[in-house]
Amino acid sequence: MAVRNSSSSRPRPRRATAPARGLEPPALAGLNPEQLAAVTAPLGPVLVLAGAGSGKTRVLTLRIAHLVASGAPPDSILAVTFTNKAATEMRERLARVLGPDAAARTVVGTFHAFCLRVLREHGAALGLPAFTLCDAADQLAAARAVLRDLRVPEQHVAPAQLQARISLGKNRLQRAEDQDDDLLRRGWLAYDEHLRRNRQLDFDDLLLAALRLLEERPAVRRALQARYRHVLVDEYQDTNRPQYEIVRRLAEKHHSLFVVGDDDQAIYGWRGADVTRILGFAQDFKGATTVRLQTNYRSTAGILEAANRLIACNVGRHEKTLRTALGDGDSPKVVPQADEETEAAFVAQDIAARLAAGARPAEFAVLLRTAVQTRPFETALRAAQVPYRLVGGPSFYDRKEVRDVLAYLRLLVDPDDEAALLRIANTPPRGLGKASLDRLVADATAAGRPVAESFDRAASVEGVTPVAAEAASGLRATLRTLGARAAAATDLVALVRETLNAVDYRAEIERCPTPEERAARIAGVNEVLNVAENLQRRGATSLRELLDRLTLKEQDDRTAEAPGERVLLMTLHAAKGLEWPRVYLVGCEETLLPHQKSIDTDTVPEVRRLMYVGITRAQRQLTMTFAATRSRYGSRSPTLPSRFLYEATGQAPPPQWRPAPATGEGRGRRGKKPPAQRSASG
DNA sequence: AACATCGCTATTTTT
DNA sequence: TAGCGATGTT
Repeated sequence: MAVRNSSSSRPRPRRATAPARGLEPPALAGLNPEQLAAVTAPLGPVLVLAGAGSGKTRVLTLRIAHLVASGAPPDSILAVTFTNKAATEMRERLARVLGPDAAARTVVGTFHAFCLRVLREHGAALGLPAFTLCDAADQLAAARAVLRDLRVPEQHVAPAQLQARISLGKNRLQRAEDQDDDLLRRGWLAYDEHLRRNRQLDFDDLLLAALRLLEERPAVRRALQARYRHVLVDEYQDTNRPQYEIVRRLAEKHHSLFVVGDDDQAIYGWRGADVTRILGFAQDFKGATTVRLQTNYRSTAGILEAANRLIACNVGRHEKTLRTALGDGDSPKVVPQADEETEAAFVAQDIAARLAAGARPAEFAVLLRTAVQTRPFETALRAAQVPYRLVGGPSFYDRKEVRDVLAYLRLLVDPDDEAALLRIANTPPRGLGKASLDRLVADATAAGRPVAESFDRAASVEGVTPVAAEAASGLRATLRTLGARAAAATDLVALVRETLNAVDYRAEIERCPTPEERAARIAGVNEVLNVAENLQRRGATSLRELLDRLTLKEQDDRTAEAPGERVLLMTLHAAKGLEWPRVYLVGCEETLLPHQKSIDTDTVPEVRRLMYVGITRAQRQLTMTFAATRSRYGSRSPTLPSRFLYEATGQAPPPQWRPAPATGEGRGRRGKKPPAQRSASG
């Protein structure tokens, strides 16, 4: 991707310190004393409080190298991250430091990938012999089915909302039975039952099942503790309860636990991450060493000053103050604008002017609070002829054809997979329409058997047309044949091709009305083949493994692909871990940043951290903007500058922050206190 | 099965 | 305002 991560490209701290015993001098040379202390901390629990831009990935990598140099076998090392991207980067860096062979023996992956690995190996001990992964779309489908079965009008509870609440509950290690909310309790129980019937685990279940294994199966626990003697965790502030418990169990035998994180960058509380884990590390793990990395190699002094000021407004944190290793640089700028259109136009023109002066597009990022803010920016950037790319949005894996192909493959591994079967039952059209399909599902539900079995006996199910019955049983026969072949397949890519031919997926593509759409679908299918080939090269040997890795999106290159020279446009959440020379932090208004929802739910400190993350993305230019009026939900209302602007600059709002809006409304507030909240939603 | 229309809602999102 | 899903129309 266009953005390089952390310390790879920035000046190294100058002073070399004495090399630690066991690790080659060149590796440790160039670490500053804080980093060196972290890397060479005594074996045992270590908490590294890594401020933004302080070189944490480097420390993590060198710690592993240090362990290996001190005699730890590489395969005794487990490093967990939150995203595939972080895992990939860690693997690459490890290969450079340890050499490819030793690096390949370490286990580096996301929490979910690690848990899946453990479950595939030891799941039988829990009576979990075979399962497929339930991805986001399946989760939603399950929630929808549950609401339908409970006969709850969807107007009252959106499937997505039920799913989110179940997920949050699981991520807080709560139990369905204990939920006070009647609908949530019943919905959650039914959801779990739905998944169980389909032998699926959702992403959250992966963590929970792995934890159960560790807690309830001592033999497995001992085996895992012996295998993974050294545990390292990245982004520790983002761990949720199940993840924390897994780590604790793994490390409780040997106490070699090295966690790196920054409580000031904890921005995922709303999905179950629990900052108290990083705050309480020293109490949780006796004899822990704590190291603070406060030297920042990313941003100039003025930017860090704003960041430090802002975050100091939060209480109950591990206090840290970032010091720049670079020069003074320019102060961050605050630019008021009349409305979201002029805000976007200002940013686009400012970027265009700097491009004209020699800057490159990839030096810039525009960071927003919400996805709906993107539109005016897209329009303005296009008008100013600035090349940009919107990061985020739907993934490659959300595309219809990709999901279709994956559904077929899942059926080869598990012919009873209901979600997959229903998805492709009439894709391409085989005369198995909605009415007949409903009958088959009803028949299965009534008889308490898998829908797949009703497909087999479709001819005797009442209300199913002969054509549909023939289609249903024919489909099953085709899948059986393919499944038998899949079990023995060595060339996975060939198997995928063969499957698509056998089910005539081409017919589905031909249904697209426009040639462009057809081409896009074909490209999507080809991309699946590419990814499959890639994964096969990287060691996927069975169709099941291929599917696992596809579902965990190990190859999602939405951000990795097509770097190019483009200004990036993304949400603040998506910007975490990235950096650019020039950053625009837009929409800095009360009720947007912080969002009204955050104000209502008393989670402003978390948004302050989000703002902090945004500020600390900037290397040498930071421009914060706000609009005096903003159109939301179809009506325009006056806004107030974000309290974070006052906090970061330490100033009362200067007069120039009070632009006279065209309407004459929305006079800025003077005074040094954060402005009173006003609802902008009308 | 494809398309129009109504009514409702409206942060952040990885695996 | 716009996008989604459910419902109604062709």
